[in-house]
Amino acid sequence: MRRGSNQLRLADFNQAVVLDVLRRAPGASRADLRRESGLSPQTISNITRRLIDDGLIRETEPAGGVRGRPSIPLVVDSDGAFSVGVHIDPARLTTVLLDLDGQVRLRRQERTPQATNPPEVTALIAATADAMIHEAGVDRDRVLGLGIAAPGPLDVHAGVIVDPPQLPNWRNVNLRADLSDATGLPVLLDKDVTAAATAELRSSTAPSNAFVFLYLGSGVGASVVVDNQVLRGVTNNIGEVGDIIVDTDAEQLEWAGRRGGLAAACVPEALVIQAARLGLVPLPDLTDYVAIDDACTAVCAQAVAGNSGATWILARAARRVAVGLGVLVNLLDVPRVVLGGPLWNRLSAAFLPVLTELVAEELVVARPDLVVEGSSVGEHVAAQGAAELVLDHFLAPRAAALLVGEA
Amino acid sequence: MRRGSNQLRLADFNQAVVLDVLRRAPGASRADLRRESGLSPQTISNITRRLIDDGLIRETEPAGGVRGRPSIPLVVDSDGAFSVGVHIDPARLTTVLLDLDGQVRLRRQERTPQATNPPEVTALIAATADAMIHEAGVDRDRVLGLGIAAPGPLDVHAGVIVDPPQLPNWRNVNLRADLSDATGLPVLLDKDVTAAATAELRSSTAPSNAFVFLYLGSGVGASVVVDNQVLRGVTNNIGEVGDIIVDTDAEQLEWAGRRGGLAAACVPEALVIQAARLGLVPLPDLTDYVAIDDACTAVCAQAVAGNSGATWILARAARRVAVGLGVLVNLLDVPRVVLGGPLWNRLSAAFLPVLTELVAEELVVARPDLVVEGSSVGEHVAAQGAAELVLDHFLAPRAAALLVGEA
DNA sequence: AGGTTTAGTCCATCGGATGGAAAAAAGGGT
DNA sequence: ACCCTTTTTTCCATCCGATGGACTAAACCT
Repeated sequence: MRRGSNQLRLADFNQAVVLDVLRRAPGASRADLRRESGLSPQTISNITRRLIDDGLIRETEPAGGVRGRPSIPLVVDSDGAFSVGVHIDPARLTTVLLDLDGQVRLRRQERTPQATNPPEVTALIAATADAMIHEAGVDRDRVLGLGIAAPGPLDVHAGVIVDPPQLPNWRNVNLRADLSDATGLPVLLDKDVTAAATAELRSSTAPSNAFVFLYLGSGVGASVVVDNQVLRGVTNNIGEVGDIIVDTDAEQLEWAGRRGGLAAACVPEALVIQAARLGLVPLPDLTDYVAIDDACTAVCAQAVAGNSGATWILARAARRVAVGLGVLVNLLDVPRVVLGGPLWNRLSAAFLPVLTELVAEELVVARPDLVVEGSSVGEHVAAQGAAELVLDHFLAPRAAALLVGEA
Repeated sequence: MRRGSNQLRLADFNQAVVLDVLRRAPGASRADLRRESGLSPQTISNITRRLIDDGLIRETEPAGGVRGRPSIPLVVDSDGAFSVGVHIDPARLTTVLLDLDGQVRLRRQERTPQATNPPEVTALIAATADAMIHEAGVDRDRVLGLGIAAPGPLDVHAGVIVDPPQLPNWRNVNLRADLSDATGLPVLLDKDVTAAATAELRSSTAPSNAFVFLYLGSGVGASVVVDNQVLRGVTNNIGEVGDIIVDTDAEQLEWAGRRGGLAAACVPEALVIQAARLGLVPLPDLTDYVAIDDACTAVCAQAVAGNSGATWILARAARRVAVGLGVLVNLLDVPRVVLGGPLWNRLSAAFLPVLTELVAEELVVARPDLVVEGSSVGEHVAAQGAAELVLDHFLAPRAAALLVGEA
């Protein structure tokens, strides 16, 4: 259903554009905004006045040194708006408080309670969010909302976690309603990979506005950014890449995943099973994701320490992941691949030095500009992304926001 | 680079929205347009007056029968604009003349001259386009442009065919400049799969605005439609899916493609090699794509006639294609898969009855609404899509058109 | 001090969307 | 036959946001 647009939307959109430019380029002057946005000086003048009145941006001290009247640098008022982002990973629960400037004000991480009921975790999340808002001394009216990043499948429209394979107790949990009741904040639920890509898109200074984000956590997922937009798919469940075949000669693991699939190549569960076969670590309880995570940490540490078995496992994993990334780059025609997620900083030492070349070998269309890199955000990328999603939802220019009609 | 918008763009955009609605729903009244677009009656009145003055739409006879003033049905004036679409396939050269209503006025298909020089083919295309415009008695001023669908890799920005593996002589051919000089028309070059998806998007009445299009021709490619937009990728070379592994136990073919890859599973070359191994057809000259195409036609005919070897080959191909489609659906989260291209109507008898179920078995997230279907456009889908791309380029509402700034 | 350069604002205007009133064109009811 | 209702479409005045041009402001340069 294509809908038209009108002037009121236009004004909001342009205001969002200006704020967005300023979030990406702090200290830009009105003249810079004019150049960047293509709007007239007068329009910029009006919009910045409104934004200053709303407390979302402020002027800073002019710096001289150049001919002409010195420009007045504008910056996002970091106290202008906040959001809380939560990442529910089977092994770790991460919460961040983000300000409008994109800075993480506070961060907390704890182990995800295993084998408990969702209500307990919901209550824990709500309490944590409240405590962080209070601890940071933030005006509650300035908190735009609570973002939740969770593994799929989700029903984002309804705000429900449907049936994540790695969170066995979480079936049809109405997270949005529960958390909204508990905190009084608007709640946004989205997939972990979508959130991660959003955080990466925001914080990266790379010129490319298109990339594939490979999320490595207790599971593996991908998301796609094209033209500064994070693709979501029709039901917001984009990125199920675990079943992509990456090794035709892979061994069968005692594991539910597909033989030779990407998940079997790089998920902690699979890596730990492979390591246990070589006797590197004892096989942990495969229903305890914290135990799996710890065992995986041990294997990665062995590789760093020079253990040949562990090194071999990770080198093979890198080759397999490269095949999967090749599929994505070939299909989606993007020049950049970003890897991140809770598992990434344990794998990056083994992966990063070799991955660019391995992926390049997979490409059908040669791509000398190909970049494969680690996330610039870090381990808490999904939680930060969940918070970014909230800010973006209220503040970012979306073409859809230009169209008149429904909610 | 995010840019703002202004009122002039707004007017153009709304005009495009109205025309677009009318192209999808012929006979809609001004009141219908108001409901569909969300714009005010007055705005619709103004826009429709402009469109009528421009000869792009016209009023038809009101039909009574309901209370109230009868609405005046508006239809796209099929003589209001035209475009020519050309599909360069290694085996077939297809040209269509499309009117604004989306109807194919004329269509021609010939075998692609093998082992000739691009200048000859360019001259042939220009002559064909001219002849068709003349034959149809179309006012040349109403021809918006010439669209070319070609296999990748392309440099769409420059209008250059870079180095298609199946068109050995076509390296760095500046198709846009050559054809623009020869015909005096604006020329739009785009990838065959992108064009095909565009045609499908336009002609399909299905409610879903998101699907994956699997293009089966002399090669295999995919394109993705999300939210009524055809994804293009950063360099317009989206959809290289031939190397996706779809069978871990596939045999090695005497062929350049990847063992077990999607191309090896369903491309005419690979099918013919498989059939020749079983003695079903003599192995043709593998540099002559017309010969390969004919041999492939023979194999498909044998399957229809009940030959068990040919049937087995196509059934295996269907299973392999389903694995590839599963990868795409899992990754992109779309509820619909459309198959088309020059090869499709030879394969559909073997593929369609089984493909939906085979793909469903591949999905990580169950999707009861999954639809796998053949293109509603037919064999000339890429040529028609190339023509549609021209119409869309000049007439369709694109969010990007709302933004001020560069060309 | 005056010229130059760049930044930002004031004012009048323009273009486009809109709400309300009105006109138009039918059917339904008495 | 007449009036009322319903629905479509247009006219008019108005509103709102963007814009161009003139103007002010504040630096550096010579």
